[in-house]
Amino acid sequence: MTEITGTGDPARSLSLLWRLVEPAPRGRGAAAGLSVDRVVDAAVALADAEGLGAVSMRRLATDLDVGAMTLYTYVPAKAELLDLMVDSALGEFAALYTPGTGGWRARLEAVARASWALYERHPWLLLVAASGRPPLGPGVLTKYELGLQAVDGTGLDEVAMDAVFTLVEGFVAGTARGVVDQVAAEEATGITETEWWEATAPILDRVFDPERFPTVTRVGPVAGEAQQAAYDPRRAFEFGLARLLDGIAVLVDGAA
Amino acid sequence: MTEITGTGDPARSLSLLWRLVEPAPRGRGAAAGLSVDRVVDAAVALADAEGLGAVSMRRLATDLDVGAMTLYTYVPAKAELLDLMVDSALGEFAALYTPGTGGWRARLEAVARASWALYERHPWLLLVAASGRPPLGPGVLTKYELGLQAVDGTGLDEVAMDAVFTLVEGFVAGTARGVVDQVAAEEATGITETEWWEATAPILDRVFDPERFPTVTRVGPVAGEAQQAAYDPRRAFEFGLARLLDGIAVLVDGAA
DNA sequence: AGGGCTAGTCGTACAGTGTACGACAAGAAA
DNA sequence: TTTCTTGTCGTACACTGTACGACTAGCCCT
Repeated sequence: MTEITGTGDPARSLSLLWRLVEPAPRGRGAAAGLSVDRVVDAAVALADAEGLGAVSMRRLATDLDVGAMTLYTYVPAKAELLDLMVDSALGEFAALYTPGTGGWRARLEAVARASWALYERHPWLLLVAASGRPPLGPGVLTKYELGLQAVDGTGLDEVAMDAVFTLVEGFVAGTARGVVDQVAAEEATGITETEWWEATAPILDRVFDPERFPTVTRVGPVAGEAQQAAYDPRRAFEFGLARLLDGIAVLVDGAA
Repeated sequence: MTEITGTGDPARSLSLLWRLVEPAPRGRGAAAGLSVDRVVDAAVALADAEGLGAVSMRRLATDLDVGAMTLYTYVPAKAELLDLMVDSALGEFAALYTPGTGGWRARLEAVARASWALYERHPWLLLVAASGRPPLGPGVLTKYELGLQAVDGTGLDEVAMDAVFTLVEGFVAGTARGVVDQVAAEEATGITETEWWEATAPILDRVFDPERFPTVTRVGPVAGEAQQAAYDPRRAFEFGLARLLDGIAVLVDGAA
């Protein structure tokens, strides 16, 4: 499942993200201790523990000992809640990233690995469609800032700096998504990736025509055997990151 | 929204994908003309026209003038239907791809552009989580075959050939996903990307601390201005593809 | 021709979703 | 004490995938 964010009035969303209003609540009933932060923290904890699918308004309200509709006092809709969750989780990036003392390449690699670690901690981040209109809160901007710093001083202009960071970030997200999908598939079916591949490969062998797919016939089994699956995201991450950095090096240094 | 595929018994899925059984129906009632192909074609048409969100079993059944439960005669569950849709749509790849007469780089670029075109025709493909356990039907294998042929004869071993194709494919999918998310956001909010950016940028300007985000302060506005949005997927595609091919060239040719 | 069986059709029901609406009550202000 | 504001939350609506079981149309066999 993927959920949409970026609905709703931009001004409203931004003031929520930066906690501009936080109305210092006055008259209210039982659920005295509630606040935007408490709601968001509970939502993040729930998503971490049981996946994004478990984050329904009713369930979240139950976790907070509150009626479902009470949440709407603190958050205009679920889409905005997701924005807040994303920004909150991305705020952890700074703690996972240590730039080190190397050049831009070492820094950019560290950015990619920190991102990867972030997605391992909060896999549900990859199921929220944040591409188009990211929630421009403190967490998102912190990550963006550190990513840009990694490619600063390389002689690239501003537009290229942004493009390089976006490229690396997109690569990491896409590859990490592979892990999420595999875990989801394992949980949904009760069959591990290796078991699935072992069940699939022999049937597939008999079903398809080697003359129609000669290159697949040659390459597929070797690759499948090497990763014991149709796809190994961790391998793909290491391989892709090296290629990507080589390609960026051509742009930055004029050669690899 | 993202839907899960790869549920269900692999053997059953494969025989559906390759249409191994197609039981030559005997005794039945009103909906005589139905078949797996007709169901899948209708589902693809519906997803093309109104998005993956419109593809519910009830709606699809209505389009086919049939009761909702009738679909389960032809397809074990919605997950398998999605597998069939994906494989069917990916089968169009061959028609979009012309390898040309250049070297591996030109071929690989053509693969990437054909993939991009495929995702433009069937954006819902990007909302189906196919990463982990792809539906290994004729469509998927056709695309895989052509992709591998593009990097054949480069001296790369089988595992590397697979890794290169996967890397390019993942890049295209990730970037195309940006387009899908933007279109979805526009439809959900009624606000275009440019309008959203114009509403967001000035508020953001006032809300955040330039000393805390110095690099963002310098880069963000320039990049934002250049693309009239927080993110321009088409630009990202051209930029990223060039970097990626440069990086692969380092592996293949030993230099760019 | 008649009986039995198989296999395709599909109405109903269930547990779940986000959230609009309106009733209620608790505290602050008059 | 009365009035007003503001947070709480029960109910309802339209929607999802699909399990279950009733119904029936057509084929095969006698």
